[in-house]
Amino acid sequence: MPRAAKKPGTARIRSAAFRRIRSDHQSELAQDYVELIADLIDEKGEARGSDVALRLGVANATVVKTLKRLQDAGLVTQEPYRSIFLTGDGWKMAEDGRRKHKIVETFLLALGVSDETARIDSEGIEHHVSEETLRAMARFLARKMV
Amino acid sequence: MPRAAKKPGTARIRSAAFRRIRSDHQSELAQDYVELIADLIDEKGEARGSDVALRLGVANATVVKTLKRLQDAGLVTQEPYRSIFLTGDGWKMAEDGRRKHKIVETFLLALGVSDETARIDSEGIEHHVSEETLRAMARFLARKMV
DNA sequence: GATAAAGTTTAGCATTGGCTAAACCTTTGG
DNA sequence: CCAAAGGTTTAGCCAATGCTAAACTTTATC
Repeated sequence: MPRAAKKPGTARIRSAAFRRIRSDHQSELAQDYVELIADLIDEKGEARGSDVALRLGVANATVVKTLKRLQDAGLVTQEPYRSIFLTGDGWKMAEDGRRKHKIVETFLLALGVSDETARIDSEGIEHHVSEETLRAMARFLARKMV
Repeated sequence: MPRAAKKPGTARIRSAAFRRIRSDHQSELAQDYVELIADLIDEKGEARGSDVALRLGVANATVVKTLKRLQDAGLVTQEPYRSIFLTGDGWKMAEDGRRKHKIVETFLLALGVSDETARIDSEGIEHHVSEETLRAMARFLARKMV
């Protein structure tokens, strides 16, 4: 089989996208956790590990382990057998997640997607939209509102 | 601290979204691989492990290991030191990925996002859009074209 | 066609994110 | 105020995805 000529440069650029996806995945979980913890605190006054586990659909033990990492990362604080708190950085991350989430979800609804789908898809998409795309979505919403 | 009343039902439904995201992640990598392999075959006539590694921005060894899993999953065939082929299922998956990718990317461009961003974001988003959202995007494009 | 260069695979390790079962605290009822 | 019930954490397992360094093939060169 003939080996086609290399196109250097393209590959490097392309791989950047995949690289970003991989690093996104890293922070994605963290973002989901802090966002959920923030929601729980706002809704019920406190966030307990088991609530997080329930909403995430994951075992308690998994939450414990992950929270330990998030604590090391300086996003949450927690003492054994007590409920979970967010640090300043944790709140910042949660707010950012909520902001993106809201834009994406509202955008999908405006696009004519059902509530259910908007909720589910926005959960997945929120971690993969750049600020530029968010701005474009916001622009679309603003235009539509007029 | 007062324990707020439980709202059963909501949590179960919510967790479905996260569950889907987790299972999406499983197939995401597979989809990226087969899509890339399909592209390489179309572009250069063959797909070699090292090209995949280069484009994905990952070590050769990682690709070898992953391809083994994809082979077990019946998506690709391969012999040592030879290039990679897609099975029928592999092609099907690749085509499906390309289809979604194209819709999302075109949609983002139509939304006024730059080429660069459309390319990068669509790579991340394509795995998280439901068929319903894809239909909505296609509808938007059709409307816009008129 | 032997040997050096280039490319590919194997070996072995680390981290993340899941799980279950067992051990451990807290809370509550009597 | 103590024992049982209930919630939380630890221990120990697994699979996926990444890496580097070493071993092995293939290809190219002379």
